[in-house]
Amino acid sequence: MPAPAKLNLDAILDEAINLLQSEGLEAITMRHLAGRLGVEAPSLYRHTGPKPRLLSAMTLRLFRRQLDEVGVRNSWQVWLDAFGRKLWQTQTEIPDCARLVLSTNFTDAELAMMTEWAAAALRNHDIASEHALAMMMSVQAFVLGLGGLADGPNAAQLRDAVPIETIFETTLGVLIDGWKARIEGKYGPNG
Amino acid sequence: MPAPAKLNLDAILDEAINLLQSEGLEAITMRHLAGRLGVEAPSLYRHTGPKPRLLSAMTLRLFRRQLDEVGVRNSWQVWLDAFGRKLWQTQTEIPDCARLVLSTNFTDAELAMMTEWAAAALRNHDIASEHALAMMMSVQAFVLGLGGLADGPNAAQLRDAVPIETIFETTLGVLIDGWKARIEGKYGPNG
DNA sequence: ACCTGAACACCGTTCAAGT
DNA sequence: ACCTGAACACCGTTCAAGT
Repeated sequence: MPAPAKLNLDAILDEAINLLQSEGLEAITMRHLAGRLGVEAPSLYRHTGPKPRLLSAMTLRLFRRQLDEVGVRNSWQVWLDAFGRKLWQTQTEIPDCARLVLSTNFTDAELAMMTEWAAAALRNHDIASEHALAMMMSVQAFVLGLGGLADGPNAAQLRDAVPIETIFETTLGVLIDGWKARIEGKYGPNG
Repeated sequence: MPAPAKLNLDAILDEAINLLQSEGLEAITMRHLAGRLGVEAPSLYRHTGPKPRLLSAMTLRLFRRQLDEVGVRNSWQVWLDAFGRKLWQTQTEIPDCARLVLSTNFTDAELAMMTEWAAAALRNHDIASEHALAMMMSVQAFVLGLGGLADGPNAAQLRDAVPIETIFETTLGVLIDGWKARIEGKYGPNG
């Protein structure tokens, strides 16, 4: 008679993200995570595979959640603004979020999936998908970098020295306006 | 009779940065680094302190080196462009550079030092130091994020899907032009 | 089928002991 | 003063063994 299944991948990922949010990236150990789920560390491997795959699944889930929360918008400018703000909000809520993303090794399938999600999010706007991806990536890179710098133990002192929130607001505007200007020649003033 | 001193902090930092460049962040272990220096791991602690301080010293050294290599320029626009390109170049040369920076816990003194270096680099241009710091930080955040995303095992596939170099070039231009436009009102068309 | 205890090779770090 | 061997508490991971 099989032991009753206590685990499934979804529950593990939920708890892993909870753990990240409450205790940070260093707390994401297989033993610690297993303990939270009332189980021993080796049990996780059947469901998650090795730890790098657990981390990539967490990142993928966070990315999907953020896209869903941004939803549909009236123009790519408005969408991109909302996207940037959502990424920023996530990074203020989840410590070490930037480090998680940057330490993630995606599989080819995961990377293709994320690229497709990104393209789909801007598909119905008056913009070529190559420009859409490039803009998204520049916003994502900026927010990731700024969030990473403003996070962690240095956050308090850094925020004293530099107005992080203002930098975020200004730069997000600069990026959207700048990309608009560079693309406008191709799509006309109504694009 | 004391054992002859084989070690000093400078030599350790040089070797640590070499090791990072050739084998990546995972290879920076106290035992591995010590082995490279012909010594046992515990010997390092006298010189480096705990590992997080070794990492922050490495990051500080890399940042200082980059500022030196950028040097003096004719205007803040030209300086900021060169600064962005230097950060980008460093990240193409040193794997896991973004992860190193984002996993670094600076001491208060280190953070103050970096802030002062940054302010000094743009002090003799026609721009308020608050704007200078904000611009630098937005460029640094963007390049750090993009370099981090384009680095690591996913790099090849991501570069196939997205024109990373073009995104870097375009966004750097967008950032400099955008900050110029936002500041111009205060400094006039010659600033 | 699903979970576990024990083990392996690694970490960072400490410290008494050597010279 | 400077370095080391041994040890400690942790990792990720594997696997035979239990049910």
